[in-house]
Amino acid sequence: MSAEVIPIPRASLHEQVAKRLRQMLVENRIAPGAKLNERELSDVLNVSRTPLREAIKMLAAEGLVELLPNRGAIAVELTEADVRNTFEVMGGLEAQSGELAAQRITDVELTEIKAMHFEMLGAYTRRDLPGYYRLNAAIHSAINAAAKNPVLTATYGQVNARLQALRFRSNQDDEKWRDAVSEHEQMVAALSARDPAAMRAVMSLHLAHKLDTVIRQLRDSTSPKPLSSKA
Amino acid sequence: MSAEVIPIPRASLHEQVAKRLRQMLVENRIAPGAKLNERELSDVLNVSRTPLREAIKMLAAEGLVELLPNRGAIAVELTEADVRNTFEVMGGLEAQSGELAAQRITDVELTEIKAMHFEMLGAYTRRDLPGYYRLNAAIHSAINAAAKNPVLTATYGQVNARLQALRFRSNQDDEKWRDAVSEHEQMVAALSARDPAAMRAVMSLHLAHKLDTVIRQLRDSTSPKPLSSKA
DNA sequence: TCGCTATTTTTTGCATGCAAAATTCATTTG
DNA sequence: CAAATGAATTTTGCATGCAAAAAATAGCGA
Repeated sequence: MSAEVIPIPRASLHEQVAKRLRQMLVENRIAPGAKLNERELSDVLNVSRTPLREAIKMLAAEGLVELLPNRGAIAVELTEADVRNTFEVMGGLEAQSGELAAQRITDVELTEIKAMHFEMLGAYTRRDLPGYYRLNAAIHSAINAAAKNPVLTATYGQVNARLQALRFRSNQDDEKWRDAVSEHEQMVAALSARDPAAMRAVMSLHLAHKLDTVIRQLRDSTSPKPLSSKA
Repeated sequence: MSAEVIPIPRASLHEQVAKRLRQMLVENRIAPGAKLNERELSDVLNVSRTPLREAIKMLAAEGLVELLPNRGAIAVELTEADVRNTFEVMGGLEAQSGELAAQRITDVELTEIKAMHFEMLGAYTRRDLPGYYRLNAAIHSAINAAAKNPVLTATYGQVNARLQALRFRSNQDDEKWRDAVSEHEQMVAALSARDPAAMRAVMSLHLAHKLDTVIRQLRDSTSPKPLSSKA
């Protein structure tokens, strides 16, 4: 009788490292354009360079870091064009998610989305931005799940990860915010009506508006910055 | 004067290895479900295990291989559901490509696609399957390029790679083939008319039909196989 | 002082070595 | 003879070591 607790052989080092690095990149703890120094990172993460390098290669394939031959890796830095292109793809994926979700959503899933929607209205009402973002993300994720397509979910997640880094420093314009909430109302309506075309339309519009917001924030935050270029 | 030819410092080993492995997987030289033995592969590719492992991690992030904790990697094996889900996503991406291409295609690009289309008609007429596939892929690729969105192109390529392994062993049903050619005619028409909605519709339909074909082939080829299970 | 080159230092990329896990194989037992 | 147990082999995962490339620094000359 071996009473030894064999404690679930937890994920390999390179998986853990990839996870942590992903988090650091998404939370901007590693700034866009910053170099990923292998010795430094392996020091911080308490692993040797081997699993670290394997993790970096995975993040490169995911598009979160860029590999420079013989010069290591840097955190991806999105140009405005990159952001537009990425949002364009995200818009297509979200539109498809919505379209499929309207066809495949169960009553239970719909109920949960409605509940989260009301909670989000609460966060909006008291202008609780972090709470709003959290619920917003949860709702989009739930819609995606309702589409019942793991490949779509994975693709969505991978493209979305690159945008995550942008959203952290966002302060919402109040009119835009009102519009976004209104679009969410329309999503719930379209899902309830099981109307794929309406759902596609509102998701597409929603993402287009989100792009506007992000681009504006991007310009506001990077315009004051040129002083670092030559001054 | 150093006459030494410094021959373009070619891609790092792990890049080369990733490229070759990708090729081997897509061409089914590594069978779906087969184990990727590190020692064996590093022997074949003449590299040490380190860059090989890095390449494998990249392919895992791309979804071409699956990592089994402490048990290495295997070539992904797509179930019929996987194929359906992947085609569903591909359909969405192709539809979006087509929609955008109809808005953004230049006259030069359109001319080239028309030319390739005629060549493809030639291959179809003499029932030259390999030539047909090559031109078909080139046309789809050109449509994608005409959408002018590198992120879309990259995403498309990554999802498509997983399907490539399926198409090699395909023999086309003649009626399906005729329909596919007809759909290609409609694509050229929609692109010429710069009609995004029509383009989206035909691309979506085209992919749905391609799924039918692939699923049928999949069933035909895997049904006779169960004899390997118990016999 | 500024710019250029040479040298040192750092960093990346790859190979190798070693321990742990998994697999295979032989042996034993019912 | 089949199933099960245990030892030997293989294979994976990670750390370390070393050479080449890149970056940083120092030295030199204009």
